[in-house]
Amino acid sequence: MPELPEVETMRRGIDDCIGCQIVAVQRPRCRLKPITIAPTLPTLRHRIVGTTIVKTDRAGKRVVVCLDSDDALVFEPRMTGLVLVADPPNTEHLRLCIQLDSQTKKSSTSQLLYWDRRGLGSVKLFSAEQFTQAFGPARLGPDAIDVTGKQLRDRLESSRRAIKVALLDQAAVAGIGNLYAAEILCLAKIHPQTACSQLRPADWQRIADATHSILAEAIRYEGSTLGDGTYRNALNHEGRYQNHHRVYDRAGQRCGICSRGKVKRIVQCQRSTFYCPCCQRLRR
DNA sequence: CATATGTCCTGAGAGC
DNA sequence: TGCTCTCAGGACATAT
Repeated sequence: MPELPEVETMRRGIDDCIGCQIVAVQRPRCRLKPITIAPTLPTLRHRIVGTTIVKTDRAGKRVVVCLDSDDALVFEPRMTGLVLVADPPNTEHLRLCIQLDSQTKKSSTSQLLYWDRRGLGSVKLFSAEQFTQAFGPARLGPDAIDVTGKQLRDRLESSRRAIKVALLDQAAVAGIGNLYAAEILCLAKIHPQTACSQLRPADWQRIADATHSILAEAIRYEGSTLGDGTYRNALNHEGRYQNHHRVYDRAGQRCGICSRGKVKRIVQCQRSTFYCPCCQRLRR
């Protein structure tokens, strides 16, 4: 489930790799179905071994490693992927090992790993041109971390979708997933089933404000490690934001904001939505 | 065109 | 105990 805060935490955690040269790439043998690696492993190896990492970045929910060849290595964790510089949770689900030359820079880091329990994620190499194509404004909306109320309104106000569903649309706004959509709408005091077309300008502003507030707070706590314990930062440490959720995964418990309402769970687009019936009233 | 549904994948947990 | 079934939800393909 890594969303913006988890992916941003992983990105920051691999910043020590900047300045390091890639010396080898290996795919550990694995009884599981292999993850998507593109282009093929030999081609990937040929194109990145010998290059140096010059920058890390984030494209929505993807970790981007920029190389001095102008190619970008993009890690897409989807549900259970992790980008690590420390030992992984286990070796069974280790999917790709990138060996770094730690002598190129004084740093303890000597490897960059991709680990993925369910294997829905991928590691892909993009040329600068391909990268622009794949993650340009047509594919990815403004980053949620600094999206404005006006941007949200312009992109979504004519939509008939429920606001919770619309916030998951990465072309509208990038980085929000199921967990943070629930937390954002709770803080903004908007019912998740409200149609976008029914929201007023002040509502869009409140959603933008709540988005900045929730995401900044979640990054401060290094993301949310849920019950399955999968998510870890780049050093294989758990996030702590799960202890501060107001509604997510808290059905039947008291709302973290008003502490009067009991959190309800509903289903929208086959995904769980959590909200407080007291804070988040449906307007008609 | 916008919106909705199906698909991929693994492991945990429920139920019998 | 050990089997089968359901569920979790990222992004994308396909259907309505």
